[in-house]
Amino acid sequence: MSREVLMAAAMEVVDTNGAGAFSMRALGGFLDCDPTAMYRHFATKNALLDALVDSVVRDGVADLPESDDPRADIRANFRQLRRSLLAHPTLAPLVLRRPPGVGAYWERSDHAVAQLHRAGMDPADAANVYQTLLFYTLGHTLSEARQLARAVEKEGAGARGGPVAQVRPPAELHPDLSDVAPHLREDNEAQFLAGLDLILRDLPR
Amino acid sequence: MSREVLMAAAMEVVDTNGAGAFSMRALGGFLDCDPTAMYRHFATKNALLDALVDSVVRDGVADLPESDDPRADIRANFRQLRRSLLAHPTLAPLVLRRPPGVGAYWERSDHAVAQLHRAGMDPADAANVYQTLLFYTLGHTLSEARQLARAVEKEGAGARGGPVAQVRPPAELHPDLSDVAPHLREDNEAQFLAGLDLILRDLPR
DNA sequence: ACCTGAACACCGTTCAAGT
DNA sequence: ACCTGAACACCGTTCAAGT
Repeated sequence: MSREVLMAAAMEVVDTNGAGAFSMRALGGFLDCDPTAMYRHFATKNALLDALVDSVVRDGVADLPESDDPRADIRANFRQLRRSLLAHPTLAPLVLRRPPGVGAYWERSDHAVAQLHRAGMDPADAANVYQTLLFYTLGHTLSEARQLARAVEKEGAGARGGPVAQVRPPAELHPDLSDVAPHLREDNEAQFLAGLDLILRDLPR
Repeated sequence: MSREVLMAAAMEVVDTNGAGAFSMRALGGFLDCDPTAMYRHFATKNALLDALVDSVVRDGVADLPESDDPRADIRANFRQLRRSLLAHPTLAPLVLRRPPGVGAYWERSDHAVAQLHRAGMDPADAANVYQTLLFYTLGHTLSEARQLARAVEKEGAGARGGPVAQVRPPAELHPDLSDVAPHLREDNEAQFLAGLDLILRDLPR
């Protein structure tokens, strides 16, 4: 049994039953082998999960565009990170286990920073814009993933979650929030992109 | 045994041993009572953890300033959310279990949105700026908390973590990222505030 | 009315034993 | 060289039994 088929099987178990229900015993059952056989390839269950997370973070980086529009290329980068994470909603929160400076982020980070540079931004500003984009994307996407994950765990794989930032406070107590609530978009992707554009608002050129 | 002392004890166990080591049996041992006694007050271990998380999210909202500088007040709001979460680094990632529209966020959200309104921003823009600030803060703070938590689990309570976005890629492979890496601040709070200011950059007035 | 603790159905991981 | 499976030290939660 190769490391690759083991990871593929683990991802399948995670996606169908949820990361919470993933266990070495469950994986052993899925692969018809002893639960302890996996320790040949991964020192620990967490090491296996880290490898799965890294593969998701790296997913699709080879296809990132380098057009003549740096802003569009950056948008594509983070939009695709969001989509890769949402493809595995119960696994997504585990990205926090991987520091954002780890190898799995390098290509993606280099692409984003290169576009900021190309748009004429100096390194200090580029660093700030980059970190803001990254952490905003993680915060938004992980919040969305948790809601999706709840739906998956209840209704099984392929369920749809609701809007990520829906707020229904009592209007008497929280008037300002109530005014704004209707503008928190139903469409999570549109809301997400609006935040990216806000951060990229005055990108040079 | 009241619900309050139970939560206080649970928080103490979480902070000293890490949320990963928290269990009903550990809490029972700490309180010198049967591990199943807690089920009188909380239906489930997760319900107990959710209550802890809500108390952290609500922490300090009563003290949020309303000065004559809306931008400073908003900064104070999210800076304080960051600090409350970092005070319990191993618990912090569990905020993702609470949708950001839940009651624990209401006062805090209302305060932030009120300041945006006060600064002359229309509701649609305020909604976008608010959600961007919130998810950026969550992403940045949870990433930082994870590193702190790793240090706590290794060295015990009170340990210090390193910079949240430290990146050391091989310069030949990732030249742009390497240019920018030195500008990713050592000081996590300064880096965090720089991102807030970026998002709030052209707040009216 | 409240607490107890045995019991059930699980965990991750180790390691001696097999092939 | 690789897999197996018994065993260890844990889990969350339920429920009959105690007080």
